[in-house]
Amino acid sequence: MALDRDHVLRSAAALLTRKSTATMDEVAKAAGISRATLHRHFAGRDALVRALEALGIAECEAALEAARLDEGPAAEAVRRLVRAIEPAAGLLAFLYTENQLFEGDGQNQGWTRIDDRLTALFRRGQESGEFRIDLTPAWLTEALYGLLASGAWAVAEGRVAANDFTYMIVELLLGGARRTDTPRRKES
Amino acid sequence: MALDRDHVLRSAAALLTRKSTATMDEVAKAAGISRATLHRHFAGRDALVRALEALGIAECEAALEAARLDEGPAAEAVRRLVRAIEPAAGLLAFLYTENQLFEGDGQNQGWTRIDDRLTALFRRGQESGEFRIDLTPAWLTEALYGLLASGAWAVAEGRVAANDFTYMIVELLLGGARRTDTPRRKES
DNA sequence: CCGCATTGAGACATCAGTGTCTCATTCGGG
DNA sequence: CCCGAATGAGACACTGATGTCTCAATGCGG
Repeated sequence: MALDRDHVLRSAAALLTRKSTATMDEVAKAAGISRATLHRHFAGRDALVRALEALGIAECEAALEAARLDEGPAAEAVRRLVRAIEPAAGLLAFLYTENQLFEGDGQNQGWTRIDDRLTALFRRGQESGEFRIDLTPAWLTEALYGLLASGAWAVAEGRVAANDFTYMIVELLLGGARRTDTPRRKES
Repeated sequence: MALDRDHVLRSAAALLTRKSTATMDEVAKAAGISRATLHRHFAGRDALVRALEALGIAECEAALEAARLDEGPAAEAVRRLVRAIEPAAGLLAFLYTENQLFEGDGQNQGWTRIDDRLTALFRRGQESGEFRIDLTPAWLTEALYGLLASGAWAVAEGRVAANDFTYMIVELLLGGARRTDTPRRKES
């Protein structure tokens, strides 16, 4: 039952990542169950989306833990973070755009906690002198979300190779497009 | 009439930018006309969205023209471009996410043209030695879209000051978060 | 083998949004 | 001033999705 629920949740995530307007029928079919059973797990579409949000938050926090944001150079922590969060990027992209709809009304405070930890990471990088100080931590956090979503879509549509996902995002976020005097090492 | 249509289109853009699921009623009300009149201008919701897409494409191409992408350093061209496209960023964000739904089926070829010109700009920067070559032009183009959308939302929700929009996007896209040995000039 | 629980299939009512229509009103140019 | 075009208000039918319900079939443990 609990396992079932998790399986349903994950296939729903996979489907809605691709087609964010998918029907309850489609979600049920994707999970290999009937619509009736789907309704037995999740009271309705809202409940499903909220469960997906909880899943996304949980995966984010797991990635935050796995990346050990406090250890070592902030840049390396960012790289570990993106690598850890990559499998959830599609779900994140879905939730990121979905959240643009719930304008104003109380957003899940789980996101706030995650935002805080990301912001703290970027601030740590600034205070250690690794990161420039003219880009606010809030903006860097927002940009990270945006790049994760763009990356997930670009990969989904074949415009970027799946293998390059982490590298492309991390390098752009940290190093930007401009070529610097001291070339950076290419690390896959 | 033609003026009317344009006014309707622009208020629809402004509304849908904020609430992408707004009803035809709401769109009509936002434009200060009745739903009947709205239907006289646009056959249906699809037609409205397609018209908005055309508007977005037109504004993008106008910005591409205004930015004179072929002139001067590619980095400066990017800066001019973002500055020129800033007013349309909200509409772009709407269309960008909207397009994730039209999965596969023929997307407007206007976007292809715009993509090509952006890609060409980044490639020019690479060939002139300004930009690094390990980030593909296709990814830089995608990332630009993502950052424009993130920026528009961040500004809309007050997480980033509207004045910083262009600077934040351009600096992150070109320079990244990492601090370089030779500090860059801050240009507002 | 039996009984209980879960499931799938489908019927059903409901609801929101849409698209079409009518009709009275308003507005502007001739 | 008057006529025609455009508009607003609203009624209407239709569609698609949703949520609820029933019932038969399946399956599993005792």
